Amino acid sequence: MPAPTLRSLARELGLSRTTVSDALCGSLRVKAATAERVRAAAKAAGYERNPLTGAVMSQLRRSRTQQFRGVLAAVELVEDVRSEIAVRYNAALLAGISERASELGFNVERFVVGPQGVRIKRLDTILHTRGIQGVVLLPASGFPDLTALDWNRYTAVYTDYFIDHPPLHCVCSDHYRSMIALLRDLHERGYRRPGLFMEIPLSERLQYRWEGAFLAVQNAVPDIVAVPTLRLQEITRPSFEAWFRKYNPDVVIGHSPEAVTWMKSTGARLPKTHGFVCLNVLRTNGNCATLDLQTAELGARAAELVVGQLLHNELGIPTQPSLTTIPARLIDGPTLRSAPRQRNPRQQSPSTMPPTSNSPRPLSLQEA
Amino acid sequence: MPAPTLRSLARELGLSRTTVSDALCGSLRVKAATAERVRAAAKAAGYERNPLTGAVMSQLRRSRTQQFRGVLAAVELVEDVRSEIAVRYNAALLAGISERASELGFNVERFVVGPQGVRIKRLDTILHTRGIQGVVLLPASGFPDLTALDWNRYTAVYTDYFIDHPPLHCVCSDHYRSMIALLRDLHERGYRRPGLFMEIPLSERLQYRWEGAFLAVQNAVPDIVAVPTLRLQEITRPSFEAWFRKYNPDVVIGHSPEAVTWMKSTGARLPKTHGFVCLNVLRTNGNCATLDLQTAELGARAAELVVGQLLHNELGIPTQPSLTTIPARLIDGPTLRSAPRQRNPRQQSPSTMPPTSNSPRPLSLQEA
DNA sequence: CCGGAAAATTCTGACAGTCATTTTTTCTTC
DNA sequence: GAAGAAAAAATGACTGTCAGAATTTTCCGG
Repeated sequence: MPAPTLRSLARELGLSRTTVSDALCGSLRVKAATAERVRAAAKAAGYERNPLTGAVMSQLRRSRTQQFRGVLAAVELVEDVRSEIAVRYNAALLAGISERASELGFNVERFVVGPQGVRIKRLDTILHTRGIQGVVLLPASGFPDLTALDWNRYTAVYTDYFIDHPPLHCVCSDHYRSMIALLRDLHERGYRRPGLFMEIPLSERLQYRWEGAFLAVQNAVPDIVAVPTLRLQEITRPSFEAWFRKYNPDVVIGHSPEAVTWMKSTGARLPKTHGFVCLNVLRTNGNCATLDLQTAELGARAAELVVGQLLHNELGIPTQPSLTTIPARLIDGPTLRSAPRQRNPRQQSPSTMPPTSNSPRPLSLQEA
Repeated sequence: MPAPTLRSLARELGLSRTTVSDALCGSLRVKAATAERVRAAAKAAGYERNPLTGAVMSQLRRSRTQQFRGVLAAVELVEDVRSEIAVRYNAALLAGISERASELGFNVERFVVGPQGVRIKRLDTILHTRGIQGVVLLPASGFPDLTALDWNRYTAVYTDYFIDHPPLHCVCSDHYRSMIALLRDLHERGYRRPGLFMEIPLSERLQYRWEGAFLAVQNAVPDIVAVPTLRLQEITRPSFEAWFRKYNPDVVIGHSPEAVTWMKSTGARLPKTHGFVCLNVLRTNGNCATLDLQTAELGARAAELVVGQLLHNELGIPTQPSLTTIPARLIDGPTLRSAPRQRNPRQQSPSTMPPTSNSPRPLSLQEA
């Protein structure tokens, strides 16, 4: 006996193939009793849907007919006044989301939740009535709580390190790896006393990823001199200058570009005697070396993730939330000296610094 | 204008869809002149055959009864003898890949590249002739180089931290976040002198992620006493015991479960006086607390990623490689004492340890 | 109880590439 | 020029899905 198909099952039941398909997929278009009857018959006949054909057909049908598949909600939670940086960051993210979503056939609409916008409960209603199922949550200050939404109706991605209420897939820049790569680059340029300054609240928010990578490299690479990190609730000029004078790092890494001025005021001359790298391009004005956190690409990945899940009809909270990251890109600037000329590009820093992603030197152990 | 299809092309040429299909596949049933005409028209119209649909149809037509499926290649690069742990790790990964792939309509076939298997060039041929387009690369020792494959034909994911030859999307356990969460858990259980031992080659391979997180927490949390990490090319009993005696950590974290014996031999009584956590469940025999790296889930995510790209007909090397991670899960065991009873579960460790993913305490700053 | 609108439910058609089978065309030979 | 063979091209059936159309049922005022 040949394996039962959707059509043979439909014939047997006196229904159309579509009704059977819908019933098995749990579509609400089918009467509950019919759906039950179909499911029973399918089970009895040992019917198994072919997932690959299903996926192919779904794609096919969609790409052929509709040019516009739906709307994604970009949700911003604004509790109080936000910094200009945060506003610019979210705007860049939104641009990336919109562009990729558009390529995938989705429009993006922005919703603001909080005192200046709607309440969460109201958002739930709006999304529901508009039939919006895909949601991209933009970074919010603090740990946002969105458990009030009826998550069975949505599939969502959070564009920041993590969210626990509820635990969703996240997309974020890879601060850890970016710091490792940055330190390697600085090492190649000859810097040996890198110094990091960081505001504690920001550091905690990122689970110390900048610091963790920095400390690990200080600890692991013999010819790097360990300058203590300047950690404060808020970085001020006097505290920075005291730290800078005391430890004299040859390159300073941190978020505030004002540090360039402060360094100069203590006699440093950039890039001749000292270097500086800002950790976020959005804080700079193109006048210093900095990291591009690839915001638009992050938005694009987030859009892809949401759309991917939508197309597979996967709603609700994921069983195992994942974190997708993209490394930052170093933008060179007048606050860094360039790497010394090298006879053989592979040998200029004789492997005191272990390889990062740009190095082909093989490492040793297997994952363990 | 919609994308050209086999049928639209056939109409345009005044031929049947089969003839066009045969012509494009180089079948000898078609007259040479006709085939040439078809190829020219296809090129002019920008026709692109959908290979996945082709595979579905082919198998469908061939075997009426069988449930047909696509095929993913799970490629293992084995250069020399591998540790038993590595073998078990890859096997677990493969199981996760196979299960999820099966749900998505794909079978998984394992290929071994290296002295004990085929050469890379040969793999390229095999995959091509078999029509396999989806590839999951299992973790290889060192930095594998697979640039010899013709990547325009495949879409692939690497199941380890990163690969640069070529740069592919990666799926991996989140060692950094797992360590942060582990330390938080240990803190809640009252441990204040955590100590870490680690073999340098492994640490470098993971870009110091275990160490980085460990150092960051030591550095940031005031009431944690900073025990220096034991870093050696290879951890030996004498070196461990010397380190353990000297610094007396109240909980030890590392990869070798033998450390439990070593600790006991210096007079420690677990879990009464000291604790131990192994960093990889595959190294244990269920007799100590350990981290489950969620290998099967990692495999599942990898399979999802590859299949997703296959369905979208996205072949080749991604423009922006991403890293997808999943946090490990702590498996409790007889080498750890439990958290003290608490009147109010929210207050037992008065916020000296900043929140990780299990804590709702809000943090402060916006992404910056 | 009827007309008619609205809602609920089900059905239809088209979609893609393949291949065994069938039909049409061309060629060969007597 | 007809029979037969060979070459070339066409047909039909196959999978599951989705938008939209068709059908049935429900509801409500008069």
